[in-house]
Amino acid sequence: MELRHLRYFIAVATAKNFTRAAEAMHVSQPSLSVQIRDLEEELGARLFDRLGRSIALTQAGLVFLEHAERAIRELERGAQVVGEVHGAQRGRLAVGTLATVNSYLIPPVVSRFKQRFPGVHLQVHSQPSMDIVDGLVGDRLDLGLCLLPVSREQLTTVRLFEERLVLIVPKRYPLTQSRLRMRDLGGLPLVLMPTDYCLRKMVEVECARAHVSPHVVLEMTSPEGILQAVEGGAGLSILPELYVRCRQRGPDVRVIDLHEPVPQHSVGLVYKTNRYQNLAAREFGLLCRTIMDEMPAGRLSPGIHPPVLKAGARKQRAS
Amino acid sequence: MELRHLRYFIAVATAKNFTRAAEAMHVSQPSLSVQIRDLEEELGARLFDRLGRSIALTQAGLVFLEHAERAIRELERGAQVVGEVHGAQRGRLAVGTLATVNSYLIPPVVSRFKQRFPGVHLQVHSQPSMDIVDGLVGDRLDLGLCLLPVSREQLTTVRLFEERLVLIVPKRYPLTQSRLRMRDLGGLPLVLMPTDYCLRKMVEVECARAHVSPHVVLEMTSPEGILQAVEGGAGLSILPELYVRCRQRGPDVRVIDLHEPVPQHSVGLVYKTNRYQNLAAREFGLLCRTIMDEMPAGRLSPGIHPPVLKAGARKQRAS
DNA sequence: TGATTCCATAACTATAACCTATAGACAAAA
DNA sequence: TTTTGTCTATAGGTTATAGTTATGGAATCA
Repeated sequence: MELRHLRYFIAVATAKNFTRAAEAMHVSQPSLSVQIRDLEEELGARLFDRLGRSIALTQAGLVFLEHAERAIRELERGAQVVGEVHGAQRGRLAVGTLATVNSYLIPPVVSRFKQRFPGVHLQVHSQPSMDIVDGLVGDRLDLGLCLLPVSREQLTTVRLFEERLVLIVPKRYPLTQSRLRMRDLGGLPLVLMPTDYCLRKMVEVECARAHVSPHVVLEMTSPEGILQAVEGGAGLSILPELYVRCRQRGPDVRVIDLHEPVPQHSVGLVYKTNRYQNLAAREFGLLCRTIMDEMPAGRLSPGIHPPVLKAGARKQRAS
Repeated sequence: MELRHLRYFIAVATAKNFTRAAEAMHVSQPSLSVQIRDLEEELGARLFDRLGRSIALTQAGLVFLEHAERAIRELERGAQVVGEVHGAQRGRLAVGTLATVNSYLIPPVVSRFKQRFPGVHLQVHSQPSMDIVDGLVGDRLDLGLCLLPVSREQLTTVRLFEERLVLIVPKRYPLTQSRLRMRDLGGLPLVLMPTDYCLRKMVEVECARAHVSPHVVLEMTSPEGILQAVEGGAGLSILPELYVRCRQRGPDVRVIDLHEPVPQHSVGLVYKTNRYQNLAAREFGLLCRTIMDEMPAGRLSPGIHPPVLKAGARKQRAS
């Protein structure tokens, strides 16, 4: 049995006439007759009584018609729902982001996204890079926003923009200049994330390059907590400039640019290479770039680079 | 889209592997791959993520799977129900019978039938031949038991047996012999059915052949009423022998055989020529013949003929 | 790195759905 | 009754397509 049989059968049952049903189905009448006969043979029962001029459903035909129509409706509905999921009127999108990125980039992106895809169930998880990568590999996340590079093979990355790091000092800390060379960090009391965090590794790499070793006096996992600790005089810290500057209000701290070299790292979109991204996922990525483009340049220090990538970099075949 | 696509899709979703799904479907792997690709193209969305070694359903695939499985189940159920209707585990069977036939033939037939087809909704209408014929033509009845011949063109008849008529007289009526010649009916006070009834016409034809005219003193439509009227002394009557003899108990009357000639008529099965008879209908007809065969010959007078037809006479093509 | 597993693609084959033409059945009209 | 019109069924040829085998390439595993 094939859907063709059902479609023809329903057409005949509706038209109560083979010839007109054949016209409606855009096939010849003999074609349709044969298909109905085959269906009847497969079911082992006559579906129509062929009276001379008109035809009528048998009891078997009558009950089968109900089921055939339900099956067809079920598939139409299925195709519709697939279209909706693909066109992202529905579905789920789980995104993992770093806490820092989460607080300056994600809010406007989410706002715009929900406007465009109100039916999509969006989940944003703020978590360390490692967990994001694991989440992507384990199919718990559809999309990630991480520090680059990401090591895993199964994942594809798309660089979005550079994140520059700045030094955060308490308001009354005896450091008056507006910029500081990396090598001058030596000996300063720092509040950083634990060593397994990307941001911490990043800082250590930059310090090593400047031939100084960071003097860590406190470790905290959340950038929010670090900021407040700095405000409370626990020490200085190094955080992404965008994160610090884009905060509407917050701890009362001073920002000192770092240079020689300017410590910065790439932030990018990460997703599983072989996994098909539906419209919602692709749009989320695009929105991240768009929002970064629209970030008021005036609020950024001169060293900041605007987003790097312009065009899409989809590896998936267009469907 | 065809059911093939759904079946293959479900197989792949179940096996999570194209190669093994192809084996399960008894087709080559490329065949199956192409069909899945075509389905994906028609739906406009990827259904599977092809990871290196294994595969996984996409969101779209997941939601489509539900609908596809429901559709398939719906059709399996439909085929099953058709089988039941055809095999007559279910369905309706409306039979029209003459009142006389109804009282001696139908009870055992119905009893046997309900045993064999407990799920079939059986309707037995006791009505005059004319109404049975109209009911068959108008599709209100599936099967009829009538006096033959039946004139209508759209109907096919199958003769079942001969019904012999006998004279019924009150116990104390001054007629002592056990048989009476037709020509001796002249002048006897008769209780018969109205002139539009087959049995009445039958009697009149037989009387005319014997060159006597019936002296009708009372007309009643039901054979039951006629018997009681005879018992009450309203007159004599002519009724089918089987009907009179097969009554378990009833009015206290005497039966006198008629001869020269023996008045008898054929009773047969009638159905609409073009209408497909399902198993229940065919079995009902067969049961009528079987029951007649089993009728205790000892209780019948010598003139009675056993059922005429032995083999089935189906005009419909076997399905 | 090589072996293995697995899906996609290409080129060919075979099945079967399709067409046209025509026969046969029935109902209405002549 | 015969004719005509209107149906569905059947026959034979054509074409579309699901099927095949052979092969390539990507990813995993030893």
